[in-house]
Amino acid sequence: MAVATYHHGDLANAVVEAGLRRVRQRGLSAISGRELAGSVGVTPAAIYRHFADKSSLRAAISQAAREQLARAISLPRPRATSKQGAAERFRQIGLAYVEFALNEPLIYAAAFEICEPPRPDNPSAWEVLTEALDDLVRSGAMPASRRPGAEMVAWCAVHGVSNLITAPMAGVPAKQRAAVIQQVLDGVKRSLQITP
Amino acid sequence: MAVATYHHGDLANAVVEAGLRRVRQRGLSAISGRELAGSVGVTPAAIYRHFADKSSLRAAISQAAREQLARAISLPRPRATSKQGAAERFRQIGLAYVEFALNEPLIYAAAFEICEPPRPDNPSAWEVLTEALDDLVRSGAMPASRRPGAEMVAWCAVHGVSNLITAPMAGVPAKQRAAVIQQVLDGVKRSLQITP
DNA sequence: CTATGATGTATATAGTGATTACATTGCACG
DNA sequence: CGTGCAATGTAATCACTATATACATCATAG
Repeated sequence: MAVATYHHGDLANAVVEAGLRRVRQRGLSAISGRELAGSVGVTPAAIYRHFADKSSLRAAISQAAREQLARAISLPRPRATSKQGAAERFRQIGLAYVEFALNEPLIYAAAFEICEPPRPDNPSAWEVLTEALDDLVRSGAMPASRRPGAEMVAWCAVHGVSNLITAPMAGVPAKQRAAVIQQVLDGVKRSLQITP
Repeated sequence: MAVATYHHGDLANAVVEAGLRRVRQRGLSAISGRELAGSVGVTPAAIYRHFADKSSLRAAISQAAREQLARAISLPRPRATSKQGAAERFRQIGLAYVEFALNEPLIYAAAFEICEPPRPDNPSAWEVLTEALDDLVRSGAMPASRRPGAEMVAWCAVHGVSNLITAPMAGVPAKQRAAVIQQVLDGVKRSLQITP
């Protein structure tokens, strides 16, 4: 067992990870700096050597949540060249996105909860989607005329269904979820004229 | 000028309205019971005669935000019977939804921010959409085969684009916004096979 | 008119974010 | 090797918040 050292060594990361664990259970808005500090074995004030503000601590946790989401949707890595392969990978990305939202609703919510930082974020999730769409066009599964702005069309549909299914407002019974998801994904396919 | 009365008379509503004004400026997470009480001219503890919890106060404000959204999208009231009329009204509802999110981003966010209440909400916004879709089928602008689940397809797209455009993550330059919105709405039309 | 429940006040407690002054450490540089 | 200095952690403190309890005031039904 390591002896208790005065300096922690990697407080910033440790705090963010502990924060993610907390978010998974209670949500981003329930985070307390003191509690986080305690769970890492450090004094509350120590956090403020690494984060200027509580809001920037929350922003860092939100960023980490976005990275988890990006990792979840980029899991089926191999890029495809065939028509069916490209269409299939595109479908898998969409499904992985929705599944992540369903499995980790609080982390998914935290990823989009921060409205404070001024500079627009450029997450790697976007690149995953861009690659998949490029492959669709390159393999001939989607007409190039539909390519511009296709990221937004796809992301809006997937993000919308994830958000509404996750939110309490939706009121979608669990039994109908799969059908709704399927329908929205089919809508994207039809809208982008993807022919597998 | 009314004399200062010991009893306020309509504290619950007054607090929720003051809360909405605050949300419009700083967001739902920034509301403080004390400040709200002060702005209504009442003692902090008085609020808890009307709301069991702070979270239920927040839930009430979120509910009020949802009602504002529902009112905003149901403004173009006259239901249409002609093909073009039904298609046009459907388009206006979608545009009104996105415009509300753009004009009142913090109120829009507050409407979907509450994940606590267990019972699923059944907002009137859903009924507005249902009516518009029924009119589309009745007037022959949309095949009945596409009707089941059409609310979800439409709402997911519109909600998704609103959410992403409003969020900082999107990084969509203001210049491209209109094009993106148009594209998503066209996608819905194509997906539901609406022929104006 | 009056008693009784609804509503608001006064007061207190525990937990929060944040600041300040000080302690400890490890690392760059002589 | 020191050794001094910046980085990092601690201790103590402040103002503020949510919430609970006990008490004051009112409005109204009987």
